[in-house]
Parts: sequence; structure tokens; C-alpha cells
Amino acid sequence: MANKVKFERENVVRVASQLFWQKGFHATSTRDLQEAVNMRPGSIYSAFGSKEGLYSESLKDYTVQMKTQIEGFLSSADTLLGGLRAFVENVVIKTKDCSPSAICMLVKANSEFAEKDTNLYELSLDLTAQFEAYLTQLFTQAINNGELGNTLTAVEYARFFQVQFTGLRGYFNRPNVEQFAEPMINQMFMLIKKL
Amino acid sequence: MANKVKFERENVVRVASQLFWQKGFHATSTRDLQEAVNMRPGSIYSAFGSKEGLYSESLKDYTVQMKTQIEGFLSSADTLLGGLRAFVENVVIKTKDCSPSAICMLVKANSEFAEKDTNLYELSLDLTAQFEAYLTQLFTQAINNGELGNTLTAVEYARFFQVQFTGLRGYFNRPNVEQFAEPMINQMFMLIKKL
DNA sequence: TTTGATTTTGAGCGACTGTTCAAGTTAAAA
DNA sequence: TTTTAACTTGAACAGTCGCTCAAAATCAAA
Repeated sequence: MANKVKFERENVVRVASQLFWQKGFHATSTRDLQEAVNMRPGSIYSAFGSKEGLYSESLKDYTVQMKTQIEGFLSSADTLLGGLRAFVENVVIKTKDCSPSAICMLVKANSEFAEKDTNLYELSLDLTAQFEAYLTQLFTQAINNGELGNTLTAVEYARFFQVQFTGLRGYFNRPNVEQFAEPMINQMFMLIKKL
Repeated sequence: MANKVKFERENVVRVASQLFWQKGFHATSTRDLQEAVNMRPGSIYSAFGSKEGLYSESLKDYTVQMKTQIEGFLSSADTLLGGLRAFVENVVIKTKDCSPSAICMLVKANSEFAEKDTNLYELSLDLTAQFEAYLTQLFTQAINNGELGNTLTAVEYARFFQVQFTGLRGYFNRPNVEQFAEPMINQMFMLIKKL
């Protein structure tokens, strides 16, 4: 019966995600998106409902991608902290120049949607909370491992990590600071272990 | 000869600054601004040239205000670190509900203007660098005071402060985390002293 | 009081926004 | 091969955007 869709939803979302991540929601026009994903407005709207719908799916995909990336680094690292460290280094240093922004797309979203009662603001809160819960799981493991003491609870470690990571990524969202990245990441993980 | 301006430039910039800080540059329309500052488009454009011009002046004013605030806390504190701590507490805890955003307007700007060759992006870089230089001055004093050791240089302390402060403000830009603010600020200043 | 430089006003311009939908295209089912 | 439901296309809509400028209002100087 009938026709088949001609686009691959995953690819479209990923491309849209990059554009939204780079320019933000408001500064990205639907015509920018049409060109980037090579679809006409009718197709986009029948697939995603609205610009907001596409952004929503893009942001969700972003967090899935981020978790997948972390899982990757964890599985090829000896320790949990080692894996997290490789992830941080990858984000802050190695992919700096090919990434749409040094700043986490979730943080950008949380910063952009200041009006407290919008769908996208609530979505960004939800996904952020989910990510904190995910980090808390990881740090629970690290405590049980003996990689970390228990002067802090797992969720406190997770909060500390988020603050450090967000702060670092914000700091490195500017030119000519590359040489400080490695020492500051060293410092970050030294602090986590010494807490 | 002729007419006098009827608005107070300082007040207009301050009001515009609050609106831009809350909603961001792209999500703030010139009509929003007209209503907020109670001026007709012609007056705004003859005074500030463009939306970008008004934003530019607003962002500059924001950083002046921030430095003024720090100076205030420093002058009524026994130690330099005590003053900085009072400033951080004021921003993260006390003025949380009356501030347009928990996130620093400079950080929001740096996040919003990702396209590297725009005036506003460069302005945000400039002002951020100026602020780091200002913090470096303060930490130089703190080292000379003996409040801090010299395991880190002044500019390294300044970078650490920026990362912590930015990270904290990002973290507290969400509801239901108030109870963690004080312990996390304690942790931040404990770390600065122990570095 | 008159003059005239300066400021304020607001209707409105052209461009752009997110979105719609009738017409055209496609390919599985009959 | 014909039918038909699903998908794609892109012109176009109504609304908003940043901004302009001729006309009205203002007030110090003459």
C-alpha cells in the first residue's frame, strides 16, 4: 500500500541536531533546516509536526548519543574514572574543532529556554535530571569498586562532576585556551579522587 | 537650542539589559524592548543605532554592574576570599529569585553567539577576557596577602574560580536544588584554599 | 513671542518567520 | 495494468521581524 518514506529519520535528526546545537533554537530558521536535511517543509512537518517537534527529537537524540559515547569510553578503559576522563578529554580537547560548540547542547538549551513554562524548557530539565541520574549510577559503581571513597555520596559526586564538566566546557568555548585544557582536566580528576 | 532627551540612558540600558539577560538576544524582539523601556522605535534607533547596539551597551553595562557588586562585597569583608564568597552566595542564593537568570549574562552571550565572526561574539570574548583579568588582579592581591599560597599562579586561581562559578550557576539554573547551594559553595571555597 | 535645531512619534516598509495544503509523484496491492 | 493510499513538493499565507522617516512636538536661544 502506497509509498515509502525517502529519508532516514536518524540521519535527519542527527543533522538537525548539529545545526540546533551550533546556532540555538531561535537562531535556526526552518529554511536553514530544510537546506541542511534536504527536505521540503511539507515532509518535515508531516514527520515532526513543528520546528519545536524536530528540536525536541534532536535534543533527545543528543543525550542518547552522549550516553552512548560515555559507554564506549567506559568499555575500553580499565577503570570507571579512567573512562570518564577519556570522555572528558575527547569532548574538551579532541573533538573541539569538529563539534558545533564546546558547550553541551543540554546546557545551551537550559540557558536559552528561560521562560519557565515552555515545553522545551521542561524537556531540557527532564533530560538533565536523567543525565544526573545516569552519572549517579556510574559513581555508585565507582564507590562500590573502591575507585572512590565514600566521603561523598554518589549523587554528590555526580553533581560535582556536572559542575566541573559544565564549567570546563564553558571556559573552553573560546579561542586560544587549548594549552590549559589538559592541566585543568588533570586538576578536575585529582579533585574528584581527593574529595 | 532645541529639545532635550526625555529618557535617562542609564535606566533604559539597565531595563534592556534585564530583558536581554532573561530572554537572550534572538528571542527578544524590538517590540518587547519598546514596551520595556517605554520608547518608540525612532527614539531607540536614534539613541542606540540598532538592536545590536542596544544589546552591546547592555552587555557592557552588565559587566560594569557585576564588578561594582564585587567591589561592594570586597569593601565590607575582612578578607578578599570572604568578599568573593559573599558575592557568590549573593548571586547563587540570595538574588536567585529576583534575577533574570541564574546564568551569567556573559556566559549566555558566549553560548548564544556561536558564529565566530560576529560583533557580539567578539564583544562577549572581550568582556570575558577583561573579567578574567580583573579576577587575576584580585587573586594576585590574595596571594600577596597570604590568604592563598602560591602553588597556583593568580591567573590559574582566576581560571579555577571562573570554571567553578560558571559551573555552579549553570547547575542552579533549575528548580528544587536550593538546599545544595550552600554546601557546594563551601566546597568551592574549601577547594580554592586547599589547591 | 518667534525662531529653529533637536527629539519624539508611530504608521508602515520590505524581508523573513513558522506553517499549510492542493497538486504532483511514487510504489505496493488488486 | 490499474488502482489507491502514502509521501513529496513548493507556492503561498498570515504574522512578526528589525528598522525608517516624514510629520508633530518640544524647548533653549534670539
